[in-house]
Amino acid sequence: MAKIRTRFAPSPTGYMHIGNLRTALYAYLIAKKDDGDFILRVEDTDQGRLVEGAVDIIYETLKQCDLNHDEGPDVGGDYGPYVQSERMKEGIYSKYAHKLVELGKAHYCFCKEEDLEKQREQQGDSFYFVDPCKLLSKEEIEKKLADKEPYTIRLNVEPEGETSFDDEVYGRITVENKTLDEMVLLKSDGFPTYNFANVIDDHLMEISDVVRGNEYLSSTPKYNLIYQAFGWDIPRYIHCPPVMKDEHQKLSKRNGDASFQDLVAKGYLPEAILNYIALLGWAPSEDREIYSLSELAKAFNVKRIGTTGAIFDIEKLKWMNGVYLRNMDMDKYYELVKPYIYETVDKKYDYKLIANAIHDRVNILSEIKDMVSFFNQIEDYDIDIYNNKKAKTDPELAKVILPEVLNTLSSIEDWNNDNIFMALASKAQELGYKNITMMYPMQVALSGRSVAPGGATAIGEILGKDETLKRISNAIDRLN
RNA sequence: GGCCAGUUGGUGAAACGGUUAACACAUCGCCCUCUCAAGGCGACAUUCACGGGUUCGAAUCCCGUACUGGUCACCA
Repeated sequence: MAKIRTRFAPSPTGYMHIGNLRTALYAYLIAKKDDGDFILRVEDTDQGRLVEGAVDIIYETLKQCDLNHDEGPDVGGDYGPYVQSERMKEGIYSKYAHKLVELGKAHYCFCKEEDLEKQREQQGDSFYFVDPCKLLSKEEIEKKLADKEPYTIRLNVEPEGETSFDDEVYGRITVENKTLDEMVLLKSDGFPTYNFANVIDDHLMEISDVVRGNEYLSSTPKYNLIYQAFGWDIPRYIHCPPVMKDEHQKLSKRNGDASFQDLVAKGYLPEAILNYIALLGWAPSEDREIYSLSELAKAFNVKRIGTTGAIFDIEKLKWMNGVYLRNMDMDKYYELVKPYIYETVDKKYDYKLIANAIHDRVNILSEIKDMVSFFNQIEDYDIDIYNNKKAKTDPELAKVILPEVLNTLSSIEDWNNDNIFMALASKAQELGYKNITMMYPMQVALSGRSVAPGGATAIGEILGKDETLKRISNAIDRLN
């Protein structure tokens, strides 16, 4: 079997959408599963829609995701992406388009855009373009060319018969040729259309598996007509179902939906995002959901790509991101979390202890800020929060408990979590309280919150003896 | 409107003619517990868009209907 070669062929018209990224991921996985090549090709044949910096975003995103391409023009020792506007300078597309005219498989079209629009308006829904230029005589064509009349090159389509192909995901698709229009191959500005450049480059780059969104499903027969006109082999097609925002709409930047960059900025890990979106439209054969990129490549199977749009569920991504955070090597976790902690917390506090306290609680990095802000400073709170059903505490009882806590703690020499806990636990026993009855008021006194990470004693350890005693005395003052 | 495709719980989904219709997220309980989490356990689709058919047997095969999406550009 020939080497598997896939490509990701985005057009640089904005940000990297989750749907795009998933297509890139699938293309990458399909190649890597069989030790194939993954190629990045930027399709910028529409000069009007170019967006500054878009290529960089695509490039950086793939890099962050570790979706590295295997070849491309040399860029300072690194592989850059193939760029169609660069390739166009070599005249590749124009050459092939004209060759098709020579072969009698395409023709010059001198129609003006306004004419087409007028025709379209008049015919409305039933518009079907029949190109008058197809009837032009050789002499007329020669003359128009000599007069430098602007032209496009259109594919010839015979309206008889039907064209079909087998998609790896959707199965056999058949359409009648009369529903296919004679699409433009080369635009009047000399640029190829996306469709045409796509076919030419896929062939030239020996792409074996074309992976793309299912919006191309209905135009694929037209692509095949081009392959056939040249007598080229048709690649395998893998059309992917869309990633949806809700039942009706796809995810898109236009709607202000989160892009990959947005998610990263919110504290989602690239690995988790990749893992999650892999599961949107594809299901592993084993009962498992957490996969590293290389594990995905091993487990991936085109046959298990689904055909229906999958709704992007941020809640599940959140959960999965939390799993990644919890399973991560602790040193890596500490480094990752450190800046988020020190964003609000004074450096005199040990970030590792804080990181431990929030370890099982963080799902996305951006949650950390609020979670730990009380270490630095207690926000204003209502003494009502001393009311706790489980601890059976209320402000009145706290007034009694807190001085006991203060007393117990002040005699601790070696200040650490274990010692604090043991001292308090034995005091609780002595006084006939459950542990929680001592701990909960302490937690409120130290954090000003009914819910705080780590537990009262861990918070105490982090704050240090002085600050702990100070906060408890303050709390007592507040209650009186 | 023509053409192409899709339709399993709130969400992602499994199942490839015979299962109590997996599993995961979310939700709700319970347990654990120094709060919250995390973790453990359990509940959660009499039903697979609907209507016919084929079959001893259908979520799975066939036909029709409905709904949803895609596509019909010198956009990609």
